Amino acid sequence: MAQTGSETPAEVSVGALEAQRLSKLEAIKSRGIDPYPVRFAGKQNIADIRRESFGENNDLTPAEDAAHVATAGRVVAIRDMGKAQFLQIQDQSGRVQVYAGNKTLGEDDYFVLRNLDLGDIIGIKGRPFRTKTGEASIHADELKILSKNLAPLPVVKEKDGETYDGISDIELRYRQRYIDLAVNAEARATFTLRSAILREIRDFLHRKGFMEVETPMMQAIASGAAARPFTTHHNALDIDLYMRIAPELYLKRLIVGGYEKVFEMNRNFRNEGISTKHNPEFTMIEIYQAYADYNTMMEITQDIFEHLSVTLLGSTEMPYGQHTISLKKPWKKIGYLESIKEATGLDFEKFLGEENPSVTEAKKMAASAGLKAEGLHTFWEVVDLAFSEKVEPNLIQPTIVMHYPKAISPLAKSIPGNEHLVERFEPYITGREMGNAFSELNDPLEQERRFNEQASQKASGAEETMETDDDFVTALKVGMPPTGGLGIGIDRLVMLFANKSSIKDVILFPLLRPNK
RNA sequence: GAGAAGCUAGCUCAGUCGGUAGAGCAACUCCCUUUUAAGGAGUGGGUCCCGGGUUCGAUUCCCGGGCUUCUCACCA
Repeated sequence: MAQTGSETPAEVSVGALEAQRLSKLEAIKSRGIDPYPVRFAGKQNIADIRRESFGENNDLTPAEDAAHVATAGRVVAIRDMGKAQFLQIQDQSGRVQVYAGNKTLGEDDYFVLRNLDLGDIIGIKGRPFRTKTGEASIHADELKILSKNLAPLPVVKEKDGETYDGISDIELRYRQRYIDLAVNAEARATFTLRSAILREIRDFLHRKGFMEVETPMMQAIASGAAARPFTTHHNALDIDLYMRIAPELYLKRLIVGGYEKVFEMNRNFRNEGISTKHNPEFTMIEIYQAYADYNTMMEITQDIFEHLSVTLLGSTEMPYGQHTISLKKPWKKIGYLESIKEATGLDFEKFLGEENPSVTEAKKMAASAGLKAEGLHTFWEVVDLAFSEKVEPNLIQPTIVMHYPKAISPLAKSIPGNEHLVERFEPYITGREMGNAFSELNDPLEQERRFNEQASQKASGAEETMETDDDFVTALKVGMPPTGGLGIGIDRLVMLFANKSSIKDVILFPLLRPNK
């Protein structure tokens, strides 16, 4: 590392606690012990030791001459009894108590014990045994410092499942997730679950013969969705690029190329507001299957949710906030306009035949239902307002909302014999949109017309429309088989399974404004 | 972008009707070799988010700023 010009006055800003630990660090060093050794050999998982030495149900007592074990982890509790101490150490698999004193430790190891702090990472070897009070423990005859803790961690004490102190500062949990993870078992469980969800989804699709692919995240045209993109710049080519808002148009190019079952699960980027449901970068899965349609995608959607709940939670019923969600299929299905009519009495269906349905008329209707639509520019924005205000929040149990107006679905195929509605659906759970799917439009000339319509909607004031991608139209001219496509927001899915109300609780490092 | 709330010891929080502040845990010293929210005795620890203003005096009141959270707006 290069030195930065001025000498950083590290000592000046070091707090008292850190200074104390630095002096312990010095003491360890000056005794010739490396506080950051290169390795610790033979570490066993704490959970494995517990299972092997103390039994599946913690009902075995190791023999006096039981084989010694070795493990390592962070010191999360110290109970000092004088010349011996009880420690609790934690690794990824769990916690175990360690009993260590001068009778069994060598002089150097005992010195380390005397200079131990909460948060230090140690490696131990010793004999598994049970204490008088029955606690599964390891009687250490070796204790090595593996990493000295200089920035003290919050202390979490627990009894009978109740937690004392700990850390609850939300900002600190997001900014310094490593502390959150080190200290809060709940946080570790959430992200372990997230990882398991990703694995199970991939596994599920691979078993069904899907192929995972990667398409560009930097794109010259940000299309496939209606959203504001981030811009970036490539120096050598001297061109501006967009971070993708969706992989959709590239995945369909692969169907054109002849792959029949593909999916991509990765990040999208949208330059929009941040909320409990929105993070600027978020994870989405998009799935495409040739010779299939939106009905196929409905099955896949329900199967994925059911598979995840059965595999990971052992049940199709799950708690979410005040609710109990049942993911068992078949889910309820309802038409988009029908759902609005049901909830508000407003019938927008009769406008479907009109070339240019009147915004003014729509606003009048919206106002009669108590909706504030003043700022909106197009007819369909008003309709969507009615849906998101009056219908969406009440879709707690899994619901498939289907048959959207063509005007707001530029990539979806029309229902045969219906000029105005498309074969599209969105699954809703807990009042949140979880995905979006349709029978993919594969008529290149029709696609071109739809792109043009989007452009003219933009000209007439719509905030968000889809960009035209001419090469994608060319791809469709080469010929794409009838295809079903599906997108699912992974972060929101994880929120459901982890019972979290903020998207930041399921993203390891959510975007925050930099401090200072 | 707007409104509301919050920001005090390493952590969780109290408090000061304006007189530079406290608890528990953590830390430090000492006692204790089967404890477990270990226990006992003692000690230290603060830019009260930042900057101005009013005032003899501001952590407290006023103004401005920062960051976070919630709601709204934006947004599939």
